[in-house]
Amino acid sequence: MNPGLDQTFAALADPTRRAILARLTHGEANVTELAQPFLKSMSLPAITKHLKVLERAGLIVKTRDAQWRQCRLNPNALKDAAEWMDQYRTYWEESLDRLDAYLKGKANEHKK
Amino acid sequence: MNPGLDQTFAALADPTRRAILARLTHGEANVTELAQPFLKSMSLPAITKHLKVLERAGLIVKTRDAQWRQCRLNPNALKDAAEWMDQYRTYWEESLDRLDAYLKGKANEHKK
DNA sequence: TTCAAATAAAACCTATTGGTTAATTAACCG
DNA sequence: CGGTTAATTAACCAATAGGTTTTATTTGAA
Repeated sequence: MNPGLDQTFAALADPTRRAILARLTHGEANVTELAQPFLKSMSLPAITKHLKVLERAGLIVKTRDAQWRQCRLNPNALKDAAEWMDQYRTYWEESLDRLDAYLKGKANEHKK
Repeated sequence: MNPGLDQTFAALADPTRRAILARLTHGEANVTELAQPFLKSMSLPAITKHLKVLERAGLIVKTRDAQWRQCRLNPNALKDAAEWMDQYRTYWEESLDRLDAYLKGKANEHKK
């Protein structure tokens, strides 16, 4: 059906990986730079693996620059996931409408 | 940081679970009804497990009705996930702008 | 050409996931 | 009560995920 979404959502389900994505909104970075905030709590190979997950999900792209790999955000996959969720946007908005209506009902009750 | 997102995205990373959510946009359903389209390819307990994942992620709620469990969408979790992704919306829109600019550049080259 | 740095790959371990079948619980109905 | 239906729980299994440490590869620089 939509196999790409499997990998994208799975990649987003990890806080380390979401933090890496957040970091990349501030600009490109290589592996060591990306790893630096996490090295107190995990090893460099762990970060390499996380980056591979993000890459296979299409969330980042890596370009080679001598012995450094520059990583940058690839918004396509995020866009696809967001579009899938947009299917439900009306649903939760309508749900808020119902809450709104409910609260207005309460307010009217109170006036009586 | 935002532990709920872990469970939400993990729950969305499975096509069976996404299909169940899609089904629930058409209205409440009990477990047997939800399971019915999948019973060719997996067992009822498998569906029970998927529903538990969705429930713990806050994506659905189950209410008890005699021996039936009615399930319905709970848009809160989806909303949280969508709001997290909205952080990136400007990023991919700007990326499309860049593509747009690039294509306009190409067009101008062509005119010369 | 040798050294050090950046990164990846390999081998391994444990916990979790997604599935199974079989047994159990809970509720209604004759 | 006894049977049937709805759903969960239990026990199990194979595959994957997320981490480790150790080894290898690639590249720039002395």
